Order: sequence, then C-alpha cells, then structure tokens
Amino acid sequence: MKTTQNIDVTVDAIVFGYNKEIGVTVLLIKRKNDPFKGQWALPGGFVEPTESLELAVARELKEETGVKINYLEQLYTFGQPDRDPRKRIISVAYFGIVKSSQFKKLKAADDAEDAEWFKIKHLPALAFDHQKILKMAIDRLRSKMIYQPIGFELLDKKFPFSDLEHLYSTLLGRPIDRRNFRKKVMGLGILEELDEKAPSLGAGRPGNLFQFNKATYNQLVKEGMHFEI
Amino acid sequence: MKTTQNIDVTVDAIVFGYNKEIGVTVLLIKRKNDPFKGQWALPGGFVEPTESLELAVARELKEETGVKINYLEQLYTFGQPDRDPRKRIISVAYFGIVKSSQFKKLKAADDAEDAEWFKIKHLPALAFDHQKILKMAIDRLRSKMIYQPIGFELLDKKFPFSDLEHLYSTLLGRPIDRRNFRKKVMGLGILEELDEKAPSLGAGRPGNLFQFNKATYNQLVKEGMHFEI
DNA sequence: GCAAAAGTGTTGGGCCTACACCCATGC
DNA sequence: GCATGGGTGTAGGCCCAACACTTTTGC
Repeated sequence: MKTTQNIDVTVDAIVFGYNKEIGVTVLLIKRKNDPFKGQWALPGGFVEPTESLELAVARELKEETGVKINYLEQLYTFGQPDRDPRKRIISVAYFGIVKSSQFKKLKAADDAEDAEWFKIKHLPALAFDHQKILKMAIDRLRSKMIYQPIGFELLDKKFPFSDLEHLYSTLLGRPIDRRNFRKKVMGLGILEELDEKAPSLGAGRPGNLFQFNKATYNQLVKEGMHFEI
Repeated sequence: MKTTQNIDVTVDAIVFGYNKEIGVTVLLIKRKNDPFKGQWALPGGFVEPTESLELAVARELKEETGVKINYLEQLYTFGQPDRDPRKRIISVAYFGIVKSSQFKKLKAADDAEDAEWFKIKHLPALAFDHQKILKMAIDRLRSKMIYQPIGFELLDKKFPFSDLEHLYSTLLGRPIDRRNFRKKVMGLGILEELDEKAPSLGAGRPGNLFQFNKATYNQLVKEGMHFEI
C-alpha cells in the first residue's frame, strides 16, 4: 500500500465546566477561517508531526482558548470520508474537564475569533459534525458520572457538599435524595471532610468544605469499585 | 497550518472468538513484509482514501484472514509519534467478535503469511505496540462482559445454556453459581428458550437450546438496563 | 424571628447469595 | 447401572429507597 493516503489528522476537544449558578457548560470557539468561518465549533486543530495526540489537544486548547484542563481522556475517532469539505480529515476527539476555579479564564487567540462557555442545554449550531461529537461527549459524561466519581473533577479542590449534590442532580436532570446521596458518597471513603467552613452566600447555614482523595479513589478502582449514582 | 503532516492512518482489529474446548481466542496474522517480517501481529492495514474506518477494518480482515465479524466497535486510537519505525502512523483499533460457528474458517492472504487463533492466555510476541493494544482490548472484553451481554455475540446463534456458563466462568477466571447465573440471565428476558435439544456429546443429558433476542436487548439498553455478571 | 441551606436515622421490602439433590441420556 | 452433565427452590442477610425534622446562619 504505497499510494499516498492524503489524509490529515486533527484533534478536537470537548471540555466541560461546571458552575453552581450556570450549570454544566461546554467550551466552544468561533472560527476565524473558512470553512465554517464565523460559526461555533469545538476547539481543536491539526496534529504536529512529532507531538503526541494528547499534547496536540493541550496545545490547541491553550492556543485557542487559554484553558488548562484538569482531566483528559480519549473519546472517539471520527473518520467518515466526507466529514470535512476540504479533504479527508480524521479527528480524534478528547473529552476534558476543567475545575470550577479555572472556569472563567478564557482568552481567544490563534484560529479562534472568540471562545465561550455554553450551557449544554442551549447550544448554538456547530460546524462540521461537531454536533454529533458533542452529543457523544455529553452521553459519556452522563454515563461516566454515575459509575465513576469524575463529577468531582468538575468541582474545585475544596468544595461544600451541596455543590456535589447540585452537580449530580443537575446533570441527571432529576432531584436526588440528599440523605441517601450523602451516605452513599461518604461510604466510598474518597471524600475528606475539612475543618473549614464554606463562605456564606448571604443566606442559610454555611456548610463544611470537603476534598477529594484521589489516592484512595485509585486504590478503590484497582479493587474494582462499584459506584452507581 | 498548511504544512504537510505526512501522517498515515491505519486500522487494526482485535477479534475475539470462543470455543468450549479451547476457550477465548484472538485472531493474529504472521507478517509477510518488513517491518517485523515473520512476527505475529494484529490484522489491519492502511485506510483507503475513500472508505470509512469500519469498512477498512472489514476489508483488511477479509483480505488477510477471510473472517467475517459479527460485532464491531471502536476501541481506541493509538498515535504515539514513534509507534512505527517507518514513519508516523496513527492506528484506530477496533474490537471485534466472531461467532463460534465462524470460528475455524481462516485463510491467510494478502499481507499475511499466516493467520491463526491464539488463546488469550498463551500469546506470542507481537509486532509494534500490538501487545499494548491487545491488552486494552482484553480489558475491554472483560469489563464489557460483566455489564453488557456481549458475551452472547461470542456464541453461536443457537446454543445450550451451559456454553454461556462456561464462557463466563472462563473469562472471569472463577467459578460461577449455576443456579444464580441462570436466574439472573433468564430474568433479563433477552434469552428465548427453543424447543430443541442440543446434540448430545456422548455423555450426560442434552440441554435445551437458547437464542439471544437482540430486539428485547436493545429495548432494555434504551431504558437503562443494569446487568452486572 | 424568619428565611434559607446544612445536617442527620430508621424501617420495610426487594434482591442477591449461598447451598444440594434429582433427572435424562449414552455407554 | 454408572458416569456425565442438565435442571431446579428456598431462606437469611444485606443493601437500598423512602421519608421529615432540627440546627445554624444572615438579614
């Protein structure tokens, strides 16, 4: 098979963020160049000849949006021959999460005219097959959250328990039983309760702060944990 | 980014089979050409300019081994810059299953000097990073089997219940309680009991034959089924 | 003192695990 | 008739869902 393939390889990133007031959001850029100039799209771009795929994602994210991610995993590779009007382009999509604290720091640059967080409930029209890619990412986020505590990655390093509650009930789209949820999560032993109160928001009793113990979590995963909500 | 990337795209297939006597096996080919000439490797090859990735997998499998697969899903994309000694090659790996009945029909051709089923317990040295890819595929097979009934895809269209039992206890590497297993599986309602006996193997009472009801299964998946062994 | 959010236990039912014997067939 | 694999029921325990009131704080 010595014929030239003439296939290009890109990476795309679906980066989720979370904020108590806004809910779950995804990071999009407005394209500066054709094709789909002026349209919203997933951040991403061509892989450099000598960099790994993961590096390419991190680089493109930094260049286009200024965001640094806290969690990254490969999602899926999209390779339909006609998915890009220019030529055949195969895109390896990555699924990323930024912590709440990193949430606002956006600065569009490079190929992007603009970068913004969009609520996953209210998305604009997207370029290429990015609608399909994003849908797959949202499905993955939902299903991963209910059997692995990646939800924790969306929160700050220290957070009040109610943030976790809100995150889960928002994303699952249904109310959760607060008592049972707390019992279940605490039962896993991967949350450490701190000796610190959350800043009061003007009303109501301030909660205690917690933090995620990643070491204990990794231990559990090895032993074959079972989470389920 | 108008510089030529000079990256090639291949697909690789990790195809599993099952047979009561032999256990779980994976399909490998012996390479006819350099690099790694004469070594065992995963079947696969370069993607043609206008075919989809799935088609490329199916074509390569047919060309190199003569096998037709019953189940196929994307596994992962391997893109480390140095994973092929010739040049940068990104490989999209697919995870496939053939039914027991298709098991023996191998005929090496094309790039392959030979094609053979290997027990996953006794694997030869593999070319490229195929060891790593295969390991990931086996992990996926194991974890998928315990929460989705893809194990059924490894069996024939009609099979005695004991085949399913043996498959699961082999792959899980531990004995399973026959009564509980039967109750659990039958409780899902995705197996239809047929009015037909399995051919007797010379000893013992012949069992009834069953078949997998894919429609009911798909229905269940939509409603959010929960399997777990 | 009142509005808002945090924190906390018990019970009933369903599900899952553990466990052993009889049945049909081939030789 | 014996060896081999097929087929079946039950009881106890554990876990999970359902459920409401008291506490702390800001205003």
